[in-house]
Amino acid sequence: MMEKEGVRKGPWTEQEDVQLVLYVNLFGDRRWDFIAKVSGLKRTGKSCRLRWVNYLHPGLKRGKMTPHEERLVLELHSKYGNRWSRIARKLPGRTDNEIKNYWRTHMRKMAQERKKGAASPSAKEHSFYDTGGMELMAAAPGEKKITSSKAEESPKVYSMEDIWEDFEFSQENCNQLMTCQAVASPIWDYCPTDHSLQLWSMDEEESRLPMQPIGDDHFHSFPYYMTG
DNA sequence: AATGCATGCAACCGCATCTCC
DNA sequence: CGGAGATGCGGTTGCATGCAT
Repeated sequence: MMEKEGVRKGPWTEQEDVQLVLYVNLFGDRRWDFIAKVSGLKRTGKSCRLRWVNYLHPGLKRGKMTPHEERLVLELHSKYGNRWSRIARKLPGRTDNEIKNYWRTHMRKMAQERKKGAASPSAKEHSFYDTGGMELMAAAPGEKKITSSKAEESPKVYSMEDIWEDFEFSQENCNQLMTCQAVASPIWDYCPTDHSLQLWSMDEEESRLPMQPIGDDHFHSFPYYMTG
């Protein structure tokens, strides 16, 4: 394969980022091996892709998950299980990696709190991290990595309709707040190209709602979720 | 102020899936 | 149709930073 000598690993430098962004602008964000080669970066195509998707992509939001996003993640995880990319598609500007990390952290916290308050021995000792998700069994044909085949039983706490309503509500507020631009990283200062959020992929469900770009801080402006 | 521990995040790895010839 | 290479995904690891002692 292309695992050559002198392949760089580890953290990316700003110089590398600039280089990568330039070449992605030039050739698009599909041909990663090609980009890795022609850019002169001593990185694998895989590494380039990952860096782009998780850090350099212009649509990325950065910073803390908002309460709304957190709730959405929880809900979607109960639906999809550990299918992070799928969940990420519902959260514009968030990456599968980010969500995965968030989930782990979240579960760790939960576990700890459970232990603390675990005077109640009835609480079953099973992993939150691998809840499976209600939709693993109901995945559409062609869907990837369907690992479980549990029968359909859905003690659903929260309907997707509710979630979407919430989300739309947020969007409205968001729009009022300003013309939001989700700036990915300072690297974009180097690039005049007009990248925008429509790069974010949508699937059937998403196409139901008029998704707008979401700015970084907008959800923070809605304390309505903090009520808990 | 120094040290150890916890947390968050970026990046790597291996495998699955897709695409092209 | 089958194989090879490319891409995508999920799990895991390692490092940097923050916090507690």
